[in-house]
Amino acid sequence: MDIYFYNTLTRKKELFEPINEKEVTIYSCGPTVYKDATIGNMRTNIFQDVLRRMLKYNGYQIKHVMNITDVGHLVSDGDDGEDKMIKSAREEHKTPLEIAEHYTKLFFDDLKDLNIEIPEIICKATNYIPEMLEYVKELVDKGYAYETSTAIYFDVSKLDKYPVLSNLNVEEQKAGARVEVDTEKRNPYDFAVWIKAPKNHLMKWDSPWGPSYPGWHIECSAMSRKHLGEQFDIHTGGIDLIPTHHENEIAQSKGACGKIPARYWLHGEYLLINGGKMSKSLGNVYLLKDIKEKGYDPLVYRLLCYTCSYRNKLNFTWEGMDSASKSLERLRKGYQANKNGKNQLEKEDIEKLNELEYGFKQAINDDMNMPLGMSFVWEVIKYPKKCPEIANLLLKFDKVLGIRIEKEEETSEKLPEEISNLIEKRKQARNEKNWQESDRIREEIQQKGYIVKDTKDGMEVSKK
RNA sequence: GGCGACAUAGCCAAGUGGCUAAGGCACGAGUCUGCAAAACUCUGAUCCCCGGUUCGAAUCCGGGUGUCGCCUCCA
Repeated sequence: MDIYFYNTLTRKKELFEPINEKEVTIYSCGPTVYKDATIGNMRTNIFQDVLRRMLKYNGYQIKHVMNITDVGHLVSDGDDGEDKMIKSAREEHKTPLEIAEHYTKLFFDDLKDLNIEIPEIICKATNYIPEMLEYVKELVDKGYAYETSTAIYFDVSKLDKYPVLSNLNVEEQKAGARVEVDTEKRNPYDFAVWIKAPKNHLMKWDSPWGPSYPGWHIECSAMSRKHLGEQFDIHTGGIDLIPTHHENEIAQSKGACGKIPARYWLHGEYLLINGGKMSKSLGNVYLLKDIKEKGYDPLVYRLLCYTCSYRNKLNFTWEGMDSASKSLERLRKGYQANKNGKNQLEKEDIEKLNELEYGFKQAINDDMNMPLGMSFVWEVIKYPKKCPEIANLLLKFDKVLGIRIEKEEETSEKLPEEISNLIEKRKQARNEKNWQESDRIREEIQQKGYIVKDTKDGMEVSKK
């Protein structure tokens, strides 16, 4: 079945035609490990994971590279900008390496909680300094980069066309909106590919230009070329990377290799908090930790991300989380009902289910239309007949969804003695049809943090 | 100032020219149940406004209004 992607490069939905028929190559811009990853960052990781899973569902093998930026990402764009890693290190009284290790670990913990598959290749920027230096030398040799007293800059005027991804208006900007600090730069949009280290700079390497360190964009160009070659299939990232990071990656690649590195550029939209931007000053920066502390399964957040397309803004609210939480519960119950179901499927049932399966695949193949995909999942969940075959179909869907649909509710494992005693007492009262006493005990149990439900097979107790 | 996105039932949201405008959550009604919960069934919108194109528009074009984002680091 055909796959379509919305390509930022052409601003159109396009048929996906991989370079290699069997293996799809993907490069994703990973985290800069200088602070906690927010649920906004995680939305992008979820979108990238769905992309992987969808391609696998279609039978492709994946070679997915993700970088870990542990050097070179500056606090600001000016030549006096400080490296984010070093800033955090100073503030937390640690070495940049310790900072990187700490936040890298937390990042992978979050991926695990969200059931996000780890890309085949993870590369840390600091392990690829020689490749980056080689790349910079190529740019200088080919005349695309020049040296100033502070850095090696990429000369955007050497390209046939500079902004190719974004609609930056280079001419307008030249007119003066931006205050240029560095008078040695030839064009306002020139960016540093390599930066000369000031004295006492913590992270620096020897180079033909003395002790220095890489610019932010060069790492992705160097590492993607190393692992995936000069051109690969898909490049992903957050929407904010379009006008800076990705634009400049393309510039570098055109300079060094004469081509745009990826054929399809996919960008995830922002997560909003209560309708506005997530920002420290508003105090609405949420981490996955916050979601867990409120008692939600992290996969509730994953399911919430399926309520709208990755290309649209998603408004995060706790009300939305409650809604998704309820949905996840019902999906899992629906799976269990099928697993234990005893109905026989007739020919027409099988035809109908095949139709739903087809619809699901068509939806996810259409630029990962998860909201539409979920509507087919719900139709399967609510199918009048219940049987293990349907449960298997749901498991198949879950290969893409990644919401652990087979997970059972944590039932009465190890209830405190106090609670089990109350339950015994309640059972007795119920046998005697002493409803007043029964209700009173239910109330008492609830106050102690447990919920009791009476089913046909007896009492069901779960934590509040 | 420049660039861009979005506006569909109480909330979230799919749908980009034509069958009864998907789906989820919430609300309400009902079945079941001692009650409650769960589960199941039923119930709701003509698509921000105005004009145009068309046999036909939520969907295309023009003009409004509103919300938001980017242009500085950001997933």
